[in-house]
Amino acid sequence: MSELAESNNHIVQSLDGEKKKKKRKRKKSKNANIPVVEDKLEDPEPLAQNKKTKFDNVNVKAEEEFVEPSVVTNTPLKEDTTAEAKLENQKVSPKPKNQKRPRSINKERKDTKNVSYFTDDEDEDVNQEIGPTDWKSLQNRADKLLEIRKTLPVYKSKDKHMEHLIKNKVTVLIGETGSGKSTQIPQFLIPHNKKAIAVTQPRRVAAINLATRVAEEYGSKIGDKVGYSVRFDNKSHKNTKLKYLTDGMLLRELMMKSDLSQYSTIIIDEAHERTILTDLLMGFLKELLLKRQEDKDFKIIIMSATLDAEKFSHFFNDCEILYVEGKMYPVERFYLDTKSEDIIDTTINTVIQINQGEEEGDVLVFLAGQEEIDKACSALQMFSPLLPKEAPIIVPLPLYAALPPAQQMKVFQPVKKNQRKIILATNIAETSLTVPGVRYVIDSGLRKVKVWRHQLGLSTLLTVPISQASATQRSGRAGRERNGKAFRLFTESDYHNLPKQTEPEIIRTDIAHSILMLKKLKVKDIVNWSWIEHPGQDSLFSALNQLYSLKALDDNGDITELGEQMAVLPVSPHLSTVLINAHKLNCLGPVIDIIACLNVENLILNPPSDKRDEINEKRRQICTLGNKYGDLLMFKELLDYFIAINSTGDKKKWCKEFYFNFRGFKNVLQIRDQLTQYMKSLFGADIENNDDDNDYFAPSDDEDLINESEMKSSKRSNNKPLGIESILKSFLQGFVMNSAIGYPDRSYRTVFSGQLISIHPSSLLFGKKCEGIMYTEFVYTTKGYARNVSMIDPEWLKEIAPHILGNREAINDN
DNA sequence: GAGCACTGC
Repeated sequence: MSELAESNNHIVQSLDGEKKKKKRKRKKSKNANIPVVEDKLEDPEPLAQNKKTKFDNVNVKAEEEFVEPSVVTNTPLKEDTTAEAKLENQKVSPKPKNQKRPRSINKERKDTKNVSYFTDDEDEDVNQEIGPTDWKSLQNRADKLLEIRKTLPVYKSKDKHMEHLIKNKVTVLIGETGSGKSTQIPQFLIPHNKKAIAVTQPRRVAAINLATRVAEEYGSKIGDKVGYSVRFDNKSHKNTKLKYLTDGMLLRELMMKSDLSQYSTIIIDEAHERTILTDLLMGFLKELLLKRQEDKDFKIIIMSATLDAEKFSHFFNDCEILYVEGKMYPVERFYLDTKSEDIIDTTINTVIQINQGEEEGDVLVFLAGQEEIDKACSALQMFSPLLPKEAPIIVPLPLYAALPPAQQMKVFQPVKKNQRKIILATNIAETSLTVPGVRYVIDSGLRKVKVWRHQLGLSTLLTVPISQASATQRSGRAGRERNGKAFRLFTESDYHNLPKQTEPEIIRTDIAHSILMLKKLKVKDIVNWSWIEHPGQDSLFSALNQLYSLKALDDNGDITELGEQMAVLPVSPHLSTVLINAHKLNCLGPVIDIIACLNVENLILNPPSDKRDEINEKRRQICTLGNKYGDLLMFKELLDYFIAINSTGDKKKWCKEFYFNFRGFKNVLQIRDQLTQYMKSLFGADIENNDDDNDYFAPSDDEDLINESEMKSSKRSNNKPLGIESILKSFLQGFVMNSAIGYPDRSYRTVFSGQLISIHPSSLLFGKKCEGIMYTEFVYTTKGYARNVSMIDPEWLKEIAPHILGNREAINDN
């Protein structure tokens, strides 16, 4: 994301915050809570001070992280190890000896974790359109902005760059953070393009913010000459000259109109992030170059922030590379002299040292996951009152995606003058969110990553070291507003042993969906396609196999009619199989509901530990079907409840009571509508609106699974009973490979590999004995856990999967 | 009797 985009991001966000504040004021601020741990403080036993921080014994090296803005180079950022600096040996005081970390910390963490969920009002759709709308004031505003634009590095080299860009069909443009490349270059290009310009972004917010900013600069109303297009939100029309869109959106346009002839220039921004969709787009663009060879106006620009330019250039037939300098303040880097034994202790010590030894400025800490963040957060809260009075008061703030938006917003709100924000974040703060005011970065050097094991057909969640590029990016977060410092919680030699670049996503994820897209786009030879990064034979064959068993591909590996339909649907191939089968089995309505829920992350939140049993029990009570048939039916029941509640206020209250995510449910409704539309377009007029009285609730032929009282309970919002068996069978069509047979000792073994698995404790079926189960997700952490589990009748497998099920013994075995 | 990083259509 470019500097401007991000600063605009702040503007929008803080405006958003202002609106919220006002709204809250109007409501007489019913929520004056700040999650603090109070009780246990008389007997503090401050932790972390027992161990010496590795910085204590100094010998810490500092280096200049960033090249001076005036230096433009095509070699990797130089590491100037000559500039050695000593980190002042800050004494932490009071410093009791031999004190162990109190055992209560873990408990405390749980208790404070969700304290302020739902306390802030979650606004209804906030209209982000800001500023004037009449032509004259638009123009005035644009004129003012022009003065600022002229100070951007990229503006100064405008003519030189434009000459290259116009002359060449493909250009790789490297721009450091703050160069303004994402906002300026597309604008410069407008007069030189007969048709529209597309600029892709990996993230929705980035696309929206960039478009909003550029529209202002251009003196256009958003959605007119400058617009954007992201899922559920399109502010563009056929005369839009410059369109920012997510890379997923452009791929979708590619699938609908395969030569993208509506655009004369296509810009791929943030290419260095190497998301799976960006990589696919680059592959297609390379093919498009051949297809549109005669089209003199057609141009491609690849924009990237780091210096992996050669790879992109080489991929596009050694095209020219342009460099734009950035606007970045220097950041001093510090390393440990010995490895950290306990990353949380080291983190806390470092925070304290910064707090007592460094000038004002907030601290951003990068940790691997929620667990570490919550631990560190409550530890900091716990002895923050014990710190010397002269030092600023620390305000620890967690930041991760699973946190409700209201709580995430807290990192953007200013604190009092004598306070210092300590933001403890996951990777979300590396690219997705920019926190203003950060001057110090503490980097654990770790991140969590989901890795797909195609040999095993399952994913694992691992904590792994970051790359050098990632470390640079994290450190850079300290130098956005003025000089900063980055404290790396690893040694300098560790740093040099890190991989240079983060592994592209396509290497480590399940690519079945991508392969289906390629097939839909008529790619014959998948193995020799124009991959910028080849995912590897094994991964390809695993994906082809999956698609074959879902009947999306035929014996020749060609896409089937079913496959064509699946490719259009905006869900995984497994789930599109389910959708299409649900249509056949006449239970599409409830299946769409369930799939919409499955596609929203963090719909069901974890209650704090002291309320866990109580909340779980309450949830069980309202999910009678879920209790019996499993988590898929639970989603249907919950959504019915949510819809049936009349007022928004009551919906929110209900969500709060059960620890559900209100915004999540709203998102579910959007996805539900979209899926209904797609199914309508695929299968014609017989698909009715998903909203109310529809026909999908007709019972299937054999409903022996369901007794009368359940029939009654499932009628809640409809006149006809749910076809539970049909629903479950539809899902089984997509997830046959994820089925397991129950054994008398309550263990489960998968039908196809015989592997021992467990039902995740978050499932309603946890601890229950079922003859057979299926699940939509499997993650290996401490052991193999199935999530989103539903019961099945093992007999169904014979009916549904004879083509995969070689022998029946596997089933009859138990 | 556990605990999942981040995106996207």
